[in-house]
Amino acid sequence: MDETTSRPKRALVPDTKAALEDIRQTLSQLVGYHLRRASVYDMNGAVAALEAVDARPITMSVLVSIVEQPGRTSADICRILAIKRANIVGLLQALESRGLFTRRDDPADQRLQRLYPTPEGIEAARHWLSLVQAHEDRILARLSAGERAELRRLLALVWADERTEDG
Amino acid sequence: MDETTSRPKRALVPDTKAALEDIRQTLSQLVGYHLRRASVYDMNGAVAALEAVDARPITMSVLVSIVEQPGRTSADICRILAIKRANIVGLLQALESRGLFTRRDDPADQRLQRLYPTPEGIEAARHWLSLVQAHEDRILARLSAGERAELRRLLALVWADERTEDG
DNA sequence: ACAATATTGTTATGCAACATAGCAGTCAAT
DNA sequence: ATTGACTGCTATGTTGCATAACAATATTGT
Repeated sequence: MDETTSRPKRALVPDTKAALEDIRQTLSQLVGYHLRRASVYDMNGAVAALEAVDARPITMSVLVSIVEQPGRTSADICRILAIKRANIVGLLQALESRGLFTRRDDPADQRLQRLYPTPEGIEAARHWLSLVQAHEDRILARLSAGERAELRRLLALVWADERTEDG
Repeated sequence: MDETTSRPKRALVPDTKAALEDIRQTLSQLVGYHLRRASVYDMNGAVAALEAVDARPITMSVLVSIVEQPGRTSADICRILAIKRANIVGLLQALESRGLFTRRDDPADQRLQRLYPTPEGIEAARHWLSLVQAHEDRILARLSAGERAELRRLLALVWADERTEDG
C-alpha cells in the first residue's frame, strides 16, 4: 500500500468533467450508503414493533443474551453487544424490575453478578423476538428466502473482523 | 381438539424448552441484528476516513447531492437524504463557508435557493468519495466484487419502499 | 508477600445527532 | 381574499452514546 498514490498530475487544475465521471463511478459502487439507509429503516420498524411490549431493540438484545446463555455477566453482554458498561445498568434494572431475570453472585469471584433468566424472561424473549421477526418478514418481503440468507451471510461477513481487529 | 387425550397441556405453563427452541430458530434467521452491527461498524470507519478532511458522512452526502445534480434546493436534499430541514442549515453553512457551493435565488420562486457546486466543491466531493471508497475496500475485503454488488442490490431492495410507503 | 495493575458494577456528566415547534416570507387555489 | 402549503431558518427538547471516576475485588509481577 503506497501512501502517496502516484497519480498523473491533473491535481493542479481540477478536471471537473473527469471528476464528475469519477464521482458517478464511485457512487454506483458505494454500499455504505445503502447499508445506512437500510439499517435506519429497519431499526425504525423494530423500535415500532417493540413499543407494544415497552421495549427497545437493545433491551431485547440484552434479554436474549441472558436467555441464550444463562450465567453471563453484564460485562460479558457488553462485550458481545459492543455497548458500554455504563449504559447497560439501566437496561438491566428495567428487565429486573419486570422479573425477567435474576442476579446471583458468583461464589468464586465476588465482583461478578451472574444473570439467569426467569421463565417469564424466556417467554418474553420468545415473544419479543417473534414481534421483530414479524417486522422483518414485512421489511424483507421483496427478498426470497435464499436472498435473505445470503444477505445475512454477507452482513455477518462485513462486521466479522470487528472482533478480530482490536475489539 | 380432543381434550381427553393424555397430552401435557403446555399452554398454561410456558414450555421453556420449546421456547428456547423457538428463540434459537428465530435468532438464526434474524438479519436486522447483522444489519445494525455492520452499519455501525461501517459508519465508524467512514467517520474516521472523513476526519482527515474535516467532514462527516452526512456532510459528504449533502455535498454529493449538490454536485450530482446542480440546482437542487435544500428541501430537495432533505427529502432525498431523509433528514429534517432544520438540521441541514448548519451543514450547508459549513460547506458554503469552505467555498464548496454557492446559492442562487430561483427567479421564478422566491422561496427557493438553488445550490450549485464550485469547482472546488466538485473536487472535494471526488476526493471525499475516494476516501470513503478506500475505507469500503478495506471493510469489504472479505467480499468478492460480485458479492459486493449483490449486497448492494439486496440492501437497496430493503429500503426501497421507504419512499413508496408514506415518505 | 506485596505493590502495581486490571476488572466489575455503578454513578455522574457531557456531547452530538436528531426531532419538534414555531416563525416570516412566498406561492397556489378556490 | 382568505385558506393552506412550502421554504429556509431559529430555538429548544430528547435521547443514545461516550467519558471519567469510584469502591470493591481479583490478578499479576517481582
